[in-house]
Amino acid sequence: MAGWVDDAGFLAGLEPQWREELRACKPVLVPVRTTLFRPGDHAQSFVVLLSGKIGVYLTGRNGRELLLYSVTPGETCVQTTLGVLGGAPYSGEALAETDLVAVLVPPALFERLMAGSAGFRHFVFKAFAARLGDLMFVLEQVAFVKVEQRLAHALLERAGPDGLVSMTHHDLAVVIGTAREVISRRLEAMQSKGLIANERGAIRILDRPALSRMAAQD
Amino acid sequence: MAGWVDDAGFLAGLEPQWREELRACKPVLVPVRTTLFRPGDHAQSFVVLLSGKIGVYLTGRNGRELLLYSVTPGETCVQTTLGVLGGAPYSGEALAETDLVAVLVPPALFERLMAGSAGFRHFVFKAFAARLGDLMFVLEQVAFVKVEQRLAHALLERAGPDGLVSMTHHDLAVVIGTAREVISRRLEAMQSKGLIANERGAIRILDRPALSRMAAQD
DNA sequence: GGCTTCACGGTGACTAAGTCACACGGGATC
DNA sequence: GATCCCGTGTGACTTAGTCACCGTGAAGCC
Repeated sequence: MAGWVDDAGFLAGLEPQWREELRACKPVLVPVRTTLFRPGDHAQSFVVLLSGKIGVYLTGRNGRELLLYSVTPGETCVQTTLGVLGGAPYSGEALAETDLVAVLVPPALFERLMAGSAGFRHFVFKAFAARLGDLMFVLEQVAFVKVEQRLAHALLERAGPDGLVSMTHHDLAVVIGTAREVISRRLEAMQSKGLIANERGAIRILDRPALSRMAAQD
Repeated sequence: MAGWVDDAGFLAGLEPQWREELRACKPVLVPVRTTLFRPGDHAQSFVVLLSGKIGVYLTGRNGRELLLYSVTPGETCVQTTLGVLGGAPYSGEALAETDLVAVLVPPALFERLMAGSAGFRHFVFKAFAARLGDLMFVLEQVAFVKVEQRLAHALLERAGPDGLVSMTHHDLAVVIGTAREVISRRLEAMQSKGLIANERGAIRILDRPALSRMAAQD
């Protein structure tokens, strides 16, 4: 009598007896654009995302925002985990980018899983490792890499097969951690070089190879 | 028959039987200025620092460096831990700022501790939480805060009771994540305002309150 | 249809930060 | 005393971020 389906396969590494117990946890539905956590919030449960996408952002006092990482199905939101365990407050802001389905693991079960399941421990640690890696990457980009390169990278990463990137300049500015005007000017420069075409609310990539070169520049 | 003394008190939260087992691990001595890990290195042991100080840095391709965090006695180097567990490679660079004494916990014992000791698990998670917090802080500073404020903050943080900060401009640049010239110019500006006095290899703080105001600026 | 409203984006002018090249001087070393 | 190197100062230039303001297209409202 499974409570939910593990499409993302995060139960795979778990011992059978624990698998059953986890399946008994009720999944939760969250509508798009819900703010899941704000800075200073204190999480009560360990969360595993089953479907949808969560964006975690950092906001500066000047109002500028920066995307720290995204949580995708089969992953957990580390900061929540830290809240459950260490009592550290939440410093980022989590936003439901789509409708979500998630499993909430209550602290008591979480403790028992950590104590009893090597598979679960590895899952949790891999999640930590991945997030720490994400943060290091963002930090390196923000601290050392030029806007033009980051922008080229971001565009390529988010382009559909037709080369369309459905994001506003403001969206891109948040992903990269800069100001909207800077993005506008960079995109205009790229357009005048024939690399992309600007449309309202979207950018179309015309010359992938050239953009890749720009992104990889040493 | 204790193998070493737990000055930093990190054994405090551990169950007695595990305490003994940990004490049996041989401490290791590392001389100052040793590079402990480079990007891509793969750690074999879980490390707990008993005395000394480790600095963990990120290096950009342009050669600029950025201090991510420091490891002090009683703490562990998270990235090492991740290496032991998740197999994630090391992306920062760790340098012994002083002579070190550290305990190396072999993977097998680490696994047994994680499985058997709630106290140990909490120690590990608190370490993770602290590091993640450190990284978030640095990220926020680098992404959103002006150099002048960061510099004022860094100076206050590192000043002795006499107001002396024994660091070169280059050192400060690494701490803040900017270029040496930028630091030189900022310090000169601060000096001309009477906030500090520049000396060779050091800065003397003359007006703490004013510097605090500068650091706190909204 | 005509009107309002608002998100999206363009622009100029200015400040802050980063880069590059090079110059100066004090200590240490030989 | 000559040399070397580290720490620092400086000018000129590029890139990025900020502020204020404008135009325009799209959605909604009357």
